[in-house]
Amino acid sequence: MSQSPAPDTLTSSLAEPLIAAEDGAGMGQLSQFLPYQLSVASNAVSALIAERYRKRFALKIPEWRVMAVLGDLDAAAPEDGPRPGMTQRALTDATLMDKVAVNRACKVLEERGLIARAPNAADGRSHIMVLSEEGRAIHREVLPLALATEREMFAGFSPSEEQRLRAMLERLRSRVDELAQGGS
Amino acid sequence: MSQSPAPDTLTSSLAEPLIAAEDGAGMGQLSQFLPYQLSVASNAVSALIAERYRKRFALKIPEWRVMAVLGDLDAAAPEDGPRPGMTQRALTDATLMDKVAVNRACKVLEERGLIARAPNAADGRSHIMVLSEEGRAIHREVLPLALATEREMFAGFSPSEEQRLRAMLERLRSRVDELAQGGS
DNA sequence: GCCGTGTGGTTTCATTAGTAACCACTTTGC
DNA sequence: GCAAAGTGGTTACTAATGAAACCACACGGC
Repeated sequence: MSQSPAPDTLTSSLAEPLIAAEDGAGMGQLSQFLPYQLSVASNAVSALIAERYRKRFALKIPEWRVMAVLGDLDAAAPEDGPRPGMTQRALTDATLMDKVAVNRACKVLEERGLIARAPNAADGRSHIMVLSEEGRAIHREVLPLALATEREMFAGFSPSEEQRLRAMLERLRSRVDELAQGGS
Repeated sequence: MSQSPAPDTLTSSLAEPLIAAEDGAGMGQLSQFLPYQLSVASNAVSALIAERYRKRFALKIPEWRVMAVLGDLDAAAPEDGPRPGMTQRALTDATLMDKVAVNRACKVLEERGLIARAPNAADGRSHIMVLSEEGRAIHREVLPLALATEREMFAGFSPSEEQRLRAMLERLRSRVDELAQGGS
């Protein structure tokens, strides 16, 4: 469990309080605390993904999430019809992100020309965000990267394990949401 | 609500580019993207825990992690001997946090009198962080809260499920670490 | 119509987290 | 012993996140 890390020369009768605690592996309770494990795993995953998006497309995660939702919507629409889009409000719902985060993401995406804002005839307060042609192109490129990364990460998981993991995360999330508002 | 998203030269009679995308539930690919699910679940869990620690003890998560490690160490030591402790360096290893984060956490903990810094005879650059009596008392209170919260969150999970989840998270993390440095 | 209230969006501000520079001390090679 | 290089810790700076204030328009009642 622990060894004395000090190649110390001191060996007085009285105790020196020092301890090893080598990393991650076998120590203490913290590493067995599930919220901790979850956080560590999630951070690692996010960091890797962020890295890749950034290197290839200069996209941050919030930006990519917006692209993902819009691109998904776009792909679902008939190729010859008008391009579909959605308001920032709808995007916040779809991504579970803060409305400020969505706004910022849209802003930079617009500046980069990946999305355009069309006026919303139905509500003058909002606009409709639509992927530009370039945005669609990037989405077509970035989506496979995302999926490939996902596959890489879960290379060691059987499909059923992966499915179980998804289900557990979903259950966990809804349970925690419950607790967060006072439910037991 | 009818409006073409296309830039200026739109017009005509066209379908409306609108949008449903109600929240979380059934939409698109994003919600099936595992890194996303992981991030959402982890954020929810962390938020709930942070809430509770903050309300009860005015501790933030990094601070609590330090307390947890030190407290764990302390509890493992014989009750009558000298109190054990560890350097900030060891704490960064044990918590997987940044050394700056550890330093900040230690600083506020010291200011609050929950830990003390003892000189390190073996290395003049560092000190040894040890829980104060009050720190030990808080740890004795906060640890049960942490464990209770964990149990609440996983109320719907069978022990074997919980175990499987832990194992998967651990596997995932090490796999991602691998990928992060270039391994395939 | 004209108000009061509500909501989408934006800006501003305070917190937080992470990076890079820095100092003090230690360790290693000569 | 002394210079060079490395490491623990700290500080300063910069980017990211979230909350609150705010504006413009929408909707309901009158």
